[in-house]
Amino acid sequence: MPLPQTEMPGRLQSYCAERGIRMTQQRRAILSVMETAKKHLDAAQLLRKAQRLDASVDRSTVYRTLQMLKRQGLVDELDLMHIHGEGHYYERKLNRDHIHMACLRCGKIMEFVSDVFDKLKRQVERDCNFQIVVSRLEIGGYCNACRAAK
Amino acid sequence: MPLPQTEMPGRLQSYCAERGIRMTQQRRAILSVMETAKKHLDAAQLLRKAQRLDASVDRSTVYRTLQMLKRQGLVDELDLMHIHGEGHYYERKLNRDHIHMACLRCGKIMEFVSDVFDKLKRQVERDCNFQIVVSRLEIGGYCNACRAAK
DNA sequence: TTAAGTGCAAATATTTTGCTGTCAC
DNA sequence: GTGACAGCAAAATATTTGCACTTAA
Repeated sequence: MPLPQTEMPGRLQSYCAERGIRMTQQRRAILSVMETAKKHLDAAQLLRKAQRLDASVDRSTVYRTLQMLKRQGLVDELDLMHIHGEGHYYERKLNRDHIHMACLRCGKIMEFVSDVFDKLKRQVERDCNFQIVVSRLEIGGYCNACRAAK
Repeated sequence: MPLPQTEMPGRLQSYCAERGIRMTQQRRAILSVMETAKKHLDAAQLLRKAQRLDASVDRSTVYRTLQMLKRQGLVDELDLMHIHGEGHYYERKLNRDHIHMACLRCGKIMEFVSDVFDKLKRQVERDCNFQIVVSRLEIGGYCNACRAAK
């Protein structure tokens, strides 16, 4: 039986509990949406989905919760090359960093894990005497299908 | 006598001329600021500096010119890990892509060129069948001085 | 009990757009 | 001359904040 590829739902809440972060009904709704999201969500989508679980959730609570999660290093903030406007997208941080590729034609988002990326980060830490906390590699271009269709 | 490390001022205007892009007094002011900028500028700073060269330059012209330069692949848009708010920073694209590192404590921005980065991009193109147009690697963390001071 | 969190409304910040007039080619 | 570009003002978008009330621990 294969291991699950992502962590089990509920882990974000466990992390918060471990770190002594107060848990409210609203935060539970927001974290639950983040846990189960199948794609990258922006703040407005996150708000809408969280309100389905708890209608009282307010826009500012979403932003405040996102700030908390970023500070805790539990979520990453992405631009996805601004393919759809100027907003940001959020995803829970998993064990291994990955690269995001956005197709400039069809808008598809792809992810890629690479040892070379890990190696590059180690090189930066060593050669620049820089302690990495968070990193983001985003690439815009054309996916296989769109490249052929052009 | 060492070669200059960046291209000579005026090159952005030459590129535009080569590509048949209409040159106005306002665009000349904006391009000139970008050419000679010593650090990464956001749209507001770019506007202020351009207005010193041509007081008539309007905010919307700055944004419209930036869009044109991005489309032409002549400038890159950066977040610098949102160290100072949600805006974007712009820099003219030089021959070789580089990584941006932002110190989360002192706000210093550092740049780094790496063969490993080039190799990673080639790997993405090959392994993902993805044709890269633009890429952006930004890293947040602690610079050498701030790491010691913490 | 009480510090932290929340909703609400308003403010702020950033970027875009419609329109009319101007200018580069 | 004319189509691309400009300024201006207003709208659209995205995020933050002040304040009084609520709630988790």
